[in-house]
Amino acid sequence: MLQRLAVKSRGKSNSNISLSPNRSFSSSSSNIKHLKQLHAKLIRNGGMEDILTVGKLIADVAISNPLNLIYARSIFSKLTYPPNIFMWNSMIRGYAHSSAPKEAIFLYCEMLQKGFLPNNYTFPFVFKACNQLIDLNLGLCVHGTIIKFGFEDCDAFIQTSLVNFYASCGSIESARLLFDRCSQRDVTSWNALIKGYVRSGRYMDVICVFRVMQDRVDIKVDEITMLGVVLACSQLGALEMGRWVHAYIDKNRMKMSMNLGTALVDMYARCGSIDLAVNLFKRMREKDVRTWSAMIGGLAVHGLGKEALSFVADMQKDGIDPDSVMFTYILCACSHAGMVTEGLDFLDKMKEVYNVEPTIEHYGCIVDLLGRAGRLDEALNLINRIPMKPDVVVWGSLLVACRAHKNVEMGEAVAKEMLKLDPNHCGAHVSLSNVYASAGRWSQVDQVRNTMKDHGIKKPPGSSLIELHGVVYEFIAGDRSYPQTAKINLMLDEIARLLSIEGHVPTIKGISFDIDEEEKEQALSQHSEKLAIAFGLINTRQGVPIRIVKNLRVCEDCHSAMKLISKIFDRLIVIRDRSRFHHFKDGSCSCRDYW
DNA sequence: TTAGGGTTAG
Repeated sequence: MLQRLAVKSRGKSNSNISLSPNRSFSSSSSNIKHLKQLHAKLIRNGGMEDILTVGKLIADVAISNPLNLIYARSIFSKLTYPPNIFMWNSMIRGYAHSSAPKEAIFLYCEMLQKGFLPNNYTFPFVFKACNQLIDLNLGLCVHGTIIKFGFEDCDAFIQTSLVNFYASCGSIESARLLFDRCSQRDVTSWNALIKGYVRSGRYMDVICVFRVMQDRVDIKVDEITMLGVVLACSQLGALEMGRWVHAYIDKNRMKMSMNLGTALVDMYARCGSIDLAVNLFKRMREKDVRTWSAMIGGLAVHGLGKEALSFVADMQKDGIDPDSVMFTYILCACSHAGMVTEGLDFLDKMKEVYNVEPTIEHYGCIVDLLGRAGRLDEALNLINRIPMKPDVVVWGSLLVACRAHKNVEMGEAVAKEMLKLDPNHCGAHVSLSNVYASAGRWSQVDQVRNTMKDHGIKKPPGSSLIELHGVVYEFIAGDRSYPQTAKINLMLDEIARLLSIEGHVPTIKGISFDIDEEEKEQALSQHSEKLAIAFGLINTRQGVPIRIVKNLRVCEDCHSAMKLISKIFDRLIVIRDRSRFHHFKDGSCSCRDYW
């Protein structure tokens, strides 16, 4: 009956409304108007007694728009007969997708309390809510109910929901266990597993899972699989693998959606090949603010500030205005390129022209911008003036600037501010110790080190990734379990010899510990990027660029050494560190020693 | 006798 009414009404009003579950909700305001008319007719015609029709009405109202949930709830609670499971599920589903996912859980509990039995449709909706709430204990209880009602082994949707739930909560081992136990796995189950590995930062595992998927004749990878794989490549900085994945997408004639294109642009930029990123970006026909952001953010971290701003102008010509995230990239572009005036100008225009309220992240970029330019007092003034409580990140930007511009007093004060906010902040402890070390105040260095020891605060080890023939190798500072140990050590000696001929003196002041000079030099030569560059030089042909991804900022000594290595060995060396890219060529770096 | 799981930034 409802279907008939809908068709009739569509003819009359010429609106794009149907009661099909997969309809578009773009016209939700006219949609709800139409549903209300149907409701009125049902009341007038006695149709409210028809449980199937009313069920469809509740479902359609509940999923039309979260704002209509109150209306759906009122129909649901005023029924003159007990709701059926379809109605319960529809209400749970509506709340699970809304900004009040807890309501979905309350309804689910109420349903059980009143003696209604869930069915296989109920649980995916309940897990949707659990995912939103990121509540592991709650999910565990629901999982218990699934076992109790005997649904765990019989439904692919429930199994995927479970994998996805544990993956979303960061319990990747549980997700993997459940995935392995799934009786039915389709591409969505595999994608849930991939998402879990992405969520846990286990990017190598993403690539492994993808390789297994490729060998399975019963699984056809899709766009969502590729989004996870491309993201993994970009995090690993694995350009060769990323290019192969791009070719795979083309070869298999997979649809190059805007999302996938954006992910590839981002991947090329993050893998250090800004040229390939620009090339693909220019070939993309459809672009949204995220696509532009990937491109502009990429240019920013490569230090190409002028080019980034030129793309911003092009974007605006295309009718897209910068949003809040884009402004962080714009300010970051200005910061990395030393464009202080332009950056400050954008901060002013953000609110006045574009109506985007500056957030703590934007102010953090400005502190960085001023700090890098050596305008430390202005940066400090800004922190004291911003309309929100400065966080450790904002103070951290100033601390880095204090170190770079050798302002010991301010550095000490800033590190102390950070430790007030987060007494266990490792970076603040290390920086404070470095500040004291650079001033030769060893007793205070010891004091900081003892505090760190007492509180169990450890500096995360430096780690560098390098890709060779499609395989990613990881080097960790001081870890001697890397491949080709003997060869690498020989190469490190050779590098040290050639560097010293070129007049390189190791910059040992970055090391805070009160150890003798020789040991300091030894510690520097064991930095992860040094191990990776030695590995790269041994295993690649003359002239091939070497790309390295580092988890921390590159230190001063490694930076000056890399410049000379690029000259001595005539190689382009591209290093992505925690804050930007460094392209070392012919003895200089693209960051112009400004990082 | 209706519907369900995997996709978006700093």
